[in-house]
Amino acid sequence: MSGRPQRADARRNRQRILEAAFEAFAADGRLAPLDEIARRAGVGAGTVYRHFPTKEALFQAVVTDRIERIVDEAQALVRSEEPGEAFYGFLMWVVERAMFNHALCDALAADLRTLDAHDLDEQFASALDELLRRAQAAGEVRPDVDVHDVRTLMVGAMLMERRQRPEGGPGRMTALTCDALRPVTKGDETVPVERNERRCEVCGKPLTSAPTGRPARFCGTACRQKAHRRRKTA
Amino acid sequence: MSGRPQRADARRNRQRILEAAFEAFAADGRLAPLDEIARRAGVGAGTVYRHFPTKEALFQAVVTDRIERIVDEAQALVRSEEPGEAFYGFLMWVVERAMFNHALCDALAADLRTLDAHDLDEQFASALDELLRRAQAAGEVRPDVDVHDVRTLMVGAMLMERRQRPEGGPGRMTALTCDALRPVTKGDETVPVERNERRCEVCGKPLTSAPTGRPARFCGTACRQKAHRRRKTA
Amino acid sequence: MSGRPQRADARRNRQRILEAAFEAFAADGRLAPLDEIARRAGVGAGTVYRHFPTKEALFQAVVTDRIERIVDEAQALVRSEEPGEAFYGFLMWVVERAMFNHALCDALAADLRTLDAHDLDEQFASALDELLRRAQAAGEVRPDVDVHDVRTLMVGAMLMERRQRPEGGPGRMTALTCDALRPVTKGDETVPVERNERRCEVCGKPLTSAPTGRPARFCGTACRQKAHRRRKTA
Amino acid sequence: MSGRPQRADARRNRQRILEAAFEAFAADGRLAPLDEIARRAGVGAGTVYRHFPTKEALFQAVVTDRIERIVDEAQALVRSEEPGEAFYGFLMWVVERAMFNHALCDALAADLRTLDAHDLDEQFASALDELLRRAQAAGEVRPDVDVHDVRTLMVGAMLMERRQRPEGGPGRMTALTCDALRPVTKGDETVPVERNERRCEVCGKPLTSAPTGRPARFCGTACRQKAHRRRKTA
DNA sequence: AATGAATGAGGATTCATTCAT
DNA sequence: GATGAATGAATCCTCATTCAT
Repeated sequence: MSGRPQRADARRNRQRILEAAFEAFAADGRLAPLDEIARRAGVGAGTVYRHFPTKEALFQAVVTDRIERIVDEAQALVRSEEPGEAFYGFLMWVVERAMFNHALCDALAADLRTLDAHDLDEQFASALDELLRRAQAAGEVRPDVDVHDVRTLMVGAMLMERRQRPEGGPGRMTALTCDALRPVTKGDETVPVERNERRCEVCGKPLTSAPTGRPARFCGTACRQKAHRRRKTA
Repeated sequence: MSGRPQRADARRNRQRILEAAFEAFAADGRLAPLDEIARRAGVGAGTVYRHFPTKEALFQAVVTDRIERIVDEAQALVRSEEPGEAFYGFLMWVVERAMFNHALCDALAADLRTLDAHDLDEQFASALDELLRRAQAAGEVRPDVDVHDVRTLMVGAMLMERRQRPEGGPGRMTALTCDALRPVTKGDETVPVERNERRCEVCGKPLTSAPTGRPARFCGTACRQKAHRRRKTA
Repeated sequence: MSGRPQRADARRNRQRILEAAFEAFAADGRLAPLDEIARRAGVGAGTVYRHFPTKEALFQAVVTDRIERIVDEAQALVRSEEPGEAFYGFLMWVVERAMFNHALCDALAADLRTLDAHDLDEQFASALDELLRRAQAAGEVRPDVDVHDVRTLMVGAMLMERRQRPEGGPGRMTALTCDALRPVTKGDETVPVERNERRCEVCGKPLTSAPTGRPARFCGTACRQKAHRRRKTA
Repeated sequence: MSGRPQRADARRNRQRILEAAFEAFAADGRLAPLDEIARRAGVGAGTVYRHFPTKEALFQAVVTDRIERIVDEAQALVRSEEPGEAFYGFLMWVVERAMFNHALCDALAADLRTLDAHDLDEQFASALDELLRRAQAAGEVRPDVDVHDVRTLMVGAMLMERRQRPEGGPGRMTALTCDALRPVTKGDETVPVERNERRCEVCGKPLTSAPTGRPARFCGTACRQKAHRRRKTA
């Protein structure tokens, strides 16, 4: 297989290409022109193609590299003795890595499904799942969320942080997101009631879930009609 | 002033262009080719340029139009007698509008800053602020978030919903996001403690905020060093 | 659908593109660079793409146009009262059209299968078949060839003429090819014996066809061994 | 002089390059990428250039090698006691060699003119000429063809066989081509009339050749006009 | 006013050839 | 001598914008 190049200059070039690509993709995602990456790396376009068969392959190499580090961190934290701290700390750390990195955001948002790195995706999901379960068992995370929810919230937090640019300080949106995951307590007891029960799409009131049939979307006729009227105008 | 065109056929064309552009931009965002929009509208590309000086102007016209409707809704809800319902309902309604609309997501995410519609941005912010304040006054929303936070959370919810595609049912991520906004109660009292106080970026523990100086990022030397080590490896 | 452009300048450009493409493809086949065609036509590359969605489509348009004329000619000749003259005349005429036209050679050689013009292929085959059958019925063409043989011989004649460039006069190789198709006469009778019966691949002697089994390739053991030895050295 | 390389490994490399190039060029002709050849030979691209100054030189080396074997065979057959068998057998053998070899077809088709191997071309022509003359003397080949005709027919046969791919059995087009070369007999006598005398380009009738001046192309005014009309429409 | 044709600057990719290691 | 890395011109195709009709 191709593997890493043997010659020193080639290794150096490969590294410079990866760095240039990292910056370019971080700034502009997949839209970054390959020629520009080559220029920044100080090589010809052909050299980029010697190291990576397509632009997409380069993109994935860059992103996979970062994600591998993230998976490593997650796997290390699984053994933490403070599951809540490990879980929330991990979320914040990941968001910090990704929030100004367009490419990493895209990749994590895509569930890594678009990457050929299927194993990596599973490793990531599996490590995150472990972190989540342990934090839930410790009562630090509400029990009604699963790993998929968490991944999505993580992505959302990144994107929100990115939007936040200068103001508000980094991490504020992530902190808010974490709050959505904390369990509800009443007095000193954890309240088993799920906070994110289905709610009326119009007024947001909790819906009494019917045991059978199609799940309700509205709390009553009034809201259903309101929604219908809105739909026509919007 | 440019104003609206006078002739009936011109007005009709303008309308058809806006509709075609709405669909195209909703599906593909700014990437939708202008020729395709013209084709769908049944006009020539030149006609699009007669009505809108650049593709970007057309894009803005489309999203501005949608956002105007959203502002109208917000302004209407301000007069609601149930502030919490109005606030959360509005959030869910906006997300529902935008979650499958690439263009609208982008526009709302951009804070309308990229739009030339400065007035509109202020109107939107102002109406949302009013909704927020009333809901906070009614104890339905935690007091430590501002309108900017809410806008960002709203955008995050859209993007998360979009990512969620088939599973999980629509609205789940929005519901979780709303949970992040609900006040914390202890017994029957609302707890004044802010949940999203600054937390350690490593372990997530609350930080005792120093009254002056640069805000702390870590809970102590241990975490600061941990962060430093991570930075070098990641 | 696209059809022909309506505006005079567009029609003119389309025509100029087709002419430039005709010349370029005739000279270099599909290898002719599209930019060069555009330059020769005095238009930008984009204009070529306005008229033809891909380079291949342009190629096919050029070639299909020529082949349509050829099919017309064949269909006209089917009604000739001198079947032999019509058949051989057609062959020579086609070869003359194609012999210096790389593109047309390729297209005819490919059996038009590579063209999307499936109908055209059938029309061509069908008209040629009719010409052939009538010439065979008139005793002007040996009875043991079919339309597929004729197409191949036609292609071969083109390619041979192309090779012949200056010397020998145009048409000589085609005339020889036609000779391969003429019936053998003995005295005044047409000899029913097929001339292209299977022959030994080594010495060319006619093979006595065994009534069953796999057809023989050699006239005897000597030739089979000779072939075997050759195979090893070549 | 360049000569052959001296070191054993260099000689071995040269051989492996030639073999890899043979296969690649046979399959794809000159289009085969040089890097691919180097890879198949298990050497670097630079090594190829050490042995052959350009890709074209490598191409010529490969085909020259094959053609040398063909010349050897021809020279051996000149001494055959059955001139007809030798001649036709040689044709078939050459075609069999070349019909699935893109490179060899091209090279033979090019009259070896494009090769720098001028001597080789003359040797080939000379040996083939000898075979032809002997076969003609034995009455096995019509007397009105020369060595140049035969070379061209040989090339045509290759190209036709290539086109024929699965159907018709290998050798059919070659057999037909050979038929074009066989003499015409009337009763038991060979008819001196040349079959491929110049014929009218329109109707295919034999032309009475004028003893002087430019050779006629048509049998009469009618056909000349028909040709003229065709030229305008085609 | 509308049309849709034309433009031409990019952008991804390939490959013969050169040259530092 | 060998290697294989680097080069960069060439090629196909897209699309925002302009402009003749």
